[in-house]
Amino acid sequence: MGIAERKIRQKEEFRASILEAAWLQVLADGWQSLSIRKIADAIEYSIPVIYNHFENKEAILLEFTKEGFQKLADTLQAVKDQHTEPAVQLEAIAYAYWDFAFEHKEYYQLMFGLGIPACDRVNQIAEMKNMTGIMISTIKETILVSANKDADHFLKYHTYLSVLHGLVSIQMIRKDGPPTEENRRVLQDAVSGFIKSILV
Amino acid sequence: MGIAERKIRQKEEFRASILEAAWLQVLADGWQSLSIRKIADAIEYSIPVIYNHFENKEAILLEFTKEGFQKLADTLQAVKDQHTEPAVQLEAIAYAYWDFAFEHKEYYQLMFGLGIPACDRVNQIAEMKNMTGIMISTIKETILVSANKDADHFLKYHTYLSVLHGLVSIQMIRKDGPPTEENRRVLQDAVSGFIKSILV
DNA sequence: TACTTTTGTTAACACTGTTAACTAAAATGT
DNA sequence: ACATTTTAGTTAACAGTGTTAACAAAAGTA
Repeated sequence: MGIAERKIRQKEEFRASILEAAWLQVLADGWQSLSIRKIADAIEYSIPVIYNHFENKEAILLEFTKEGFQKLADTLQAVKDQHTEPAVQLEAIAYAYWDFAFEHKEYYQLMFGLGIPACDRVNQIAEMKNMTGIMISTIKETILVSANKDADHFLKYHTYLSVLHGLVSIQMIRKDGPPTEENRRVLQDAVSGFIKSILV
Repeated sequence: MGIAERKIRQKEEFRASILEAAWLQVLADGWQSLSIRKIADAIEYSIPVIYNHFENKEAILLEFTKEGFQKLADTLQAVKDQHTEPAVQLEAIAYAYWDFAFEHKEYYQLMFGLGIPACDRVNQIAEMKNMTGIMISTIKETILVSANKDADHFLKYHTYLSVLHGLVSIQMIRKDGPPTEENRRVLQDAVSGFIKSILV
């Protein structure tokens, strides 16, 4: 009964070729512009065959999301294993996480559902400067009353905004409803830690 | 020559009605499913009239993005004005930012290009647990060698991941190319601050 | 009233995801 | 080896999407 095995193997190969073609598309033009038709075109088959292997387009993207998380987990584990002291591991993991995100940008954006408003678009929203202006000035003023008055206010502002945005978006990804009391404690923890790090 | 003025006024009203119809759509089904046709349908005009007032769909979304940033700026300014001490202002702004994000979820998602992988989708990615597992265990171990051993490891993990994700996504929004040395300093600043907050 | 400009419409183009209906090939049972 | 069933792959369509060219109707101007 080698026929059945060959069929399974062929099906597996077919599935892999779909994923490969899809990934080339993602690398070329980003996952936003991935289309079933382009995949079908690349593998030189008609469109509906793809639906024999994946329920829908979402399932293909989900596959990459899984792949991405697995790759990231492997990377972090490897980095962790290079150190013994927990605090050092924590630091190394953080840097590895950062590096992974930019080395595998497409994976990362897919994993966390980042639409990414084009950089020129963002920079041309004058209204954004109204917000950042308030934050930066407050950071500056805080540094002025702090212990180390020569802290880099732009660096601190960037950290501040990043922390806030990270908290919000992770929270939004995690649950659909309104944030709980526990979520707010995470916010308090992060914010108080950040402010303390300025005031020293 | 009141005619020209009336025309301008009518044009402005028309524009506003487009935005209103669009916003109702966004509120109802999220900005992902906003369509020109639905807007045209809502205002009971044909499709191309919309293109007399907005260059394309992107321009409509950009309008809301601007609105969102302005609303947020106003909110933050108002909150800031309620306090005098900079550190307190910084804290209040952070909470106001958080509240704004969830009170105006649609604005926030638009402003920062959040695609938001559906919460059930995310929770069913087993591979994600491989990653979070590594982080959580390392956090636990770090707490064990820290000064206050009764810290909430889940809270700290949540903070840790949020900080990292925030740093990455703000960086990705800001620039298209690879991160610079300065970006890495922001990362270092945030990470070292976080680890210090665990070790006390 | 005749002419010009503005306003809005219809119809189409070029895409997208998805699926029903059908054909050709391969595997199976007799 | 032949008939039958199962599988693989096709074409063609449906229901959407953003966008635009060509045209008709209304409004303003001379």
